[in-house]
Amino acid sequence: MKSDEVEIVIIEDEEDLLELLEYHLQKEGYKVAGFLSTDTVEQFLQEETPSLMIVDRNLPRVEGGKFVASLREIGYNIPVIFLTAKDRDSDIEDGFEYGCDDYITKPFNFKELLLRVRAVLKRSGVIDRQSVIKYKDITLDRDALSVTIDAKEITLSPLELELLALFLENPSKTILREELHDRFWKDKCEYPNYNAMNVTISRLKKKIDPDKKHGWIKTVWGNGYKFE
Amino acid sequence: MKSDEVEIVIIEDEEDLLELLEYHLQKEGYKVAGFLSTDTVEQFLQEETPSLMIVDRNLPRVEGGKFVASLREIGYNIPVIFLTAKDRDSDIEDGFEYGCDDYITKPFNFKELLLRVRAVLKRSGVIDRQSVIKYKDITLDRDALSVTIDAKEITLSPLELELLALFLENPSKTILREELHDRFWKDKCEYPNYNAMNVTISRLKKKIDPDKKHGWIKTVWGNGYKFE
DNA sequence: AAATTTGGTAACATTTTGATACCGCCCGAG
DNA sequence: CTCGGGCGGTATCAAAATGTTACCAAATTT
Repeated sequence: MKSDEVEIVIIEDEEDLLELLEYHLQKEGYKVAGFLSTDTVEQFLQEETPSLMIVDRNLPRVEGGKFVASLREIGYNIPVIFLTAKDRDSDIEDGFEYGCDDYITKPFNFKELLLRVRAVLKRSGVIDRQSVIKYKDITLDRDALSVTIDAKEITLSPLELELLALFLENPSKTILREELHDRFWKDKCEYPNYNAMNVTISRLKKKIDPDKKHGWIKTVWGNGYKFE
Repeated sequence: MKSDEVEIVIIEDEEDLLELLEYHLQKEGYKVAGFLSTDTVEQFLQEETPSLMIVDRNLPRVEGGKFVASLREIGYNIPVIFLTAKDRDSDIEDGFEYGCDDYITKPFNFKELLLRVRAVLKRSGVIDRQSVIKYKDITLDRDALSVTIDAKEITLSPLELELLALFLENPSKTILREELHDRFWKDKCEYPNYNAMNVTISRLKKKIDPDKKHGWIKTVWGNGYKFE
């Protein structure tokens, strides 16, 4: 399942935060339904079957945890991530009691939230990020860390694998060297140094196409690389 | 929306960097309003409604993140890209908290910044620039960085590609030699020298129309070139 | 400790770009 | 009309920029 088919419900009474959450999750490619209160959520759930709910524990009238508990009672076992206020750590214990799958304390950053969203989705069997990518004769399996080309299995290192995955996900789009560097090397180096990238790309090219007969990874001179 | 109607606000206290940012964004055709501090920005926002703000996180008095947060509070949901210092990685997380749309760590290169600017504008629904430009049998794809003529893909150098893009965006408009020079060669040479241009145009002509049967690029004698 | 992965160095290859030089065409002066 | 000077076109070469890869070392994993 692609992530743009994954629907997430958010229930959060602070309008700004709700919007922010919607925005960031949408940016990641999720379909999002936001609610300011629990009022119309049940109705919504009769029509749609989202993959995850993000619920503020501390909602104005109906308390978030109780709302989820009531859903569980009528048979809804949708995964839930609770948002809780920092100071009330009793929330956390309660939260798990009510059957949440994860919780995150405010204030939180979105990177962390996204990580948890991904983790919960994975746990609940919704494959959020395609773990198997196919393109022509290439099959890449992120979980098994294996790549099959022309029915032959080849071994890639983790870095090479992620690199290839990026290419497979963006066929015939030129990926700029800057972009690649940002994605894989930026946190490691003070100043951009494209050497590591050159070397890694070179190795990847050699591994997936040793005889250069396919020419999968094309160099876009002065710009980057393109897979096709 | 064409990019010359897209306005971008920059808040950056280092004057040199501000100028550089202004320069590069203007060169790309954006309308730019630069500020050295947040002081008069709010006032400005009452008169204009820019499409994007680029804000240094680390401003002297009012901290960039807080400034954006305060804007958000009074209902401004303008997209923001933060500039952050490399070593303060906590910035990044906080940045997302304040509701930024993207961040870029210094030092960055302008290609990268432009990429992000374009991405954010696209995400926020401001269509900045068509990614595929077509004119008769010529198709230029800015994502793939490829040019197809009569269903055949041809390879252009970066300079040639930009040049062709300019022509395709302004069909039947005469582009003065001075204008061309300004756009592509100004930063490289002390004094105008149209030789490089002649050579490059010549090469481009040859690449896109080796048999001279189309005559796409016409010379407007004594003035410049026209594409049709 | 051994094996694997990743990065640095440097030599090499390729591609782009600009300078020079020369050719040829437009256009106006005569 | 035509001739010549200026402007633009382009082949060729040289320089600069960019990309590749072998080899070794450091870092990481097992």
